[in-house]
Amino acid sequence: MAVELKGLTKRSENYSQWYNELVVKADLAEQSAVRGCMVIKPYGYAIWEKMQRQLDDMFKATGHVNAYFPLLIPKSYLSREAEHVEGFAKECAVVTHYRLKTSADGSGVVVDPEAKLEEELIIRPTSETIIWSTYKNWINSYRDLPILCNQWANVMRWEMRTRLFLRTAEFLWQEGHTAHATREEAEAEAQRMLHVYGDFAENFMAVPVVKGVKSANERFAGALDTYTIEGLMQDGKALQCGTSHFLGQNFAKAFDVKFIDQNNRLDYVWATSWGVSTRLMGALIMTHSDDNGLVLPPKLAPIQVVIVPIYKNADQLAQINAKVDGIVQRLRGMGISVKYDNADNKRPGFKFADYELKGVPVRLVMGGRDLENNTMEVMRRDTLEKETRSCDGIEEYVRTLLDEIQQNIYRKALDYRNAHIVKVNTYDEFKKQIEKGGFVLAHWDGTTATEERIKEETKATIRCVPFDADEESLQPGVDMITGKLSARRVLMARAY
RNA sequence: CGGAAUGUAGCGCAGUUGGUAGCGCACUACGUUCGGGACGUAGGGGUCGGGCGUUCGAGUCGCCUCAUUCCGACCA
Repeated sequence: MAVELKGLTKRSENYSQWYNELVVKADLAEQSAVRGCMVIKPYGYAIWEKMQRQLDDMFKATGHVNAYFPLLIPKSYLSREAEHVEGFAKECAVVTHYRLKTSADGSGVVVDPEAKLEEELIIRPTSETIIWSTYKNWINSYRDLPILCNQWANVMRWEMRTRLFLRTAEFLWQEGHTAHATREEAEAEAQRMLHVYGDFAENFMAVPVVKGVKSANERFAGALDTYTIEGLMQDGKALQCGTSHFLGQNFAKAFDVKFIDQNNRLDYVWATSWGVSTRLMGALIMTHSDDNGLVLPPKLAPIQVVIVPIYKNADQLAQINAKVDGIVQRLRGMGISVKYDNADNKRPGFKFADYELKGVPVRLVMGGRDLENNTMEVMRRDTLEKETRSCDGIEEYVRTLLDEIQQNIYRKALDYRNAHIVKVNTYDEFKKQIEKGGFVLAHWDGTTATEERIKEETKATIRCVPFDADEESLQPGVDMITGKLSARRVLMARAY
């Protein structure tokens, strides 16, 4: 039985249901009429925009520039790289015609059979193929390299089952596509961008992540190596938050992109690609939210401070308005985004609950009592603690409080994550631990066969081979199933 | 594509052995309220997913069909 708690179904009953309800009630997104697609509502989009801006700054700071490539990809492009087509073919939407006409009985429109395309067009599931067919024209010599492009775009993957933000048929993302003269430079680029993602997740989203490299089985279709950041959600499932791929010369060979190096030798170009998507919104929601709703990190909250007046009459409201106005101006002067909600069609209690649901980090309240005492009530969303403080210097206090909240929710998420990483040595232990959720560090013999068996029997997958590991995890051991030699422990979990 | 379920007001749902459709929220107006999701009064809103059949009569029974959701399968 579902328990209603402050308008939300209690988390413990069914996490998925709770998550969906939260996304809808907090006004972030909703299911659209088109199967598997999502409407991102203004409030949800405002958060995404803040993420975008921050990421974009970080890309620019690492020397990247933005560009835009077409939505539609000729079908033949997709089949150039064998593994790539294998990986994406099953989930592509295809454009076959370019015209509609009025139906014979006049009741609507039908596809005009006369307007069949010579070659079908694929709605991009990712842009490697169209971009590498373009890079071919841009590159002749080592002097044209590196190319460090990023694009903000939508892509479409016809998923069988979707979930708001986590897996939707159409989603928004950025995809970086770089071209390099040497293998070393491309590998370094792929790693560098993964660390940019890690930095963003931890310092802006306040989501702790494990950085590492994917197993062959979990690799991007067409890549030589896939690096990943893996987060742990509050229900104990892992979420892949972003990936960066070292593509080797695969795409250069498939699209015949060669350059002349400094020694006048012809060689194929080295490539990387990397992306994060609106799935990050899901990570944000599932990492910090509590039973009152969303908890947003101050650095990404569209509204960082909300001020609610409590008044008995118009006269009192006017006094509060006058008093609050200066505070609003000073906070904004500090670069803090403030909403003063003195709308009189909602009662204060409703506003409190609503802004908590939406994850606003700090709430200030001024009522009749405060007006007399020159005070305000300060509530912090992360701990829900309230205190009454003098209005004098409250702006400075709020600024430090926002920083403190940013750190606190990261620390809380990190403690949770660390408390849910365990080492196991036997398959029995492993099965038990996986049932409980969380990350498991175990020995693996490195074969895809063993990996597949684990997946089949426990639904757990190898999330990554972590870059950073403690001494014990780096010791060799034996595979928990086959008993074969294992160089080190790898990170496993059930995942979204 | 397999297994299960559900389609009734914007949303969530009830609707008895077949008798002509209702509740909560939301919405509109007015009033009283306002320090943790207010209350009263009045009001508006429906081809009961669609089609065919049984019947004097179908939201209810039968058949067909469409759609959605959940569980699997699929999924950097």
